[in-house]
Amino acid sequence: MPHRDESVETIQREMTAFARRARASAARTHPELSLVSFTLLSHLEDRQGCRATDLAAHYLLDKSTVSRQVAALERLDLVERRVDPDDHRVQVLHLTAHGVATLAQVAATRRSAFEERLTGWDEADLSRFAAYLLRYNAAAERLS
Amino acid sequence: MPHRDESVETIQREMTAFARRARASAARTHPELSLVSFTLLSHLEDRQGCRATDLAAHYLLDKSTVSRQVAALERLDLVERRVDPDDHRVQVLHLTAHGVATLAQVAATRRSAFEERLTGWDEADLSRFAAYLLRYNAAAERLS
DNA sequence: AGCAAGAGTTGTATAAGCCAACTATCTGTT
DNA sequence: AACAGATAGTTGGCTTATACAACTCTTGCT
Repeated sequence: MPHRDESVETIQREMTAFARRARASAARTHPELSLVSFTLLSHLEDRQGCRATDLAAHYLLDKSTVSRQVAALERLDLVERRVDPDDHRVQVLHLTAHGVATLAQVAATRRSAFEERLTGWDEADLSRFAAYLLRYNAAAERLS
Repeated sequence: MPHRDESVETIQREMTAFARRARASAARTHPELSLVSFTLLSHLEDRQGCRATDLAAHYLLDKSTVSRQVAALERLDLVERRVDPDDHRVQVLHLTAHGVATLAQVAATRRSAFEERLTGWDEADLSRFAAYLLRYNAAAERLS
């Protein structure tokens, strides 16, 4: 059993390596939808619509970045804006039908890439790995 | 115990969330050394020197990108090049003394951020988590 | 009425990345 | 020995993602 520090070191290195590669491989497998766009669309689906400001806060992005990303997604007919009738400053963002379909398709491809990397893992290991990631990210979110 | 598909789904979602945040938070905590630069320097330390091509392959970067990154790191006196006497096409990259010191300092800050997120984990969980990440990344590398 | 705060957009600058074209070196085949 | 093809790295040109700052419009409070 490795010592605590070694494990922390490995976790740090491997998480970073993963982060480093994720964007590049996402760009390769899905030239039509960057990792950022994908996560924004996922968030919209998850929350059943939200404001640009919420996206910025959740992903630590500047609001101008989100504004431009959303504009691009709207141009691609993946997202639509609905002005909040109670507060005309606010635009609630929703997936379009096309957005839902595209997201589903990209998600499926991504899932199969993950599955490929996880072949040979038994169910117990998968569920423990998933649990560790959840635990880690929950702590990261709490501390950020 | 969750079903296999659920675990894969969770792993995908959580790894992606991590990747999405990593760059932003790295940029905030270490404006002096981007996540990319940091990982390149770490790799050099780890391997005790390597070629630009190896960096490109390992991180799925274009060789031109690595070339410019390395040039920048050299300008900052963090990295030096040594032409391979056996093959004059090759430049073996090494950390300079300043590079070693800078890396150590940034690594310490990063490590403490990771440790903060991993407080309360016992040693067995840490070492299992580390092993899972290694296994996952090895598969990702093999398949890319 | 007036003003501060919030939501979003736009101007500007920078960094990171890719592709393609190039040089220099090496290796294997004839 | 000579040439062809492969490999390492650099450079030019372009695109995209991002941040920061300045702006508009709306809202809510005094």
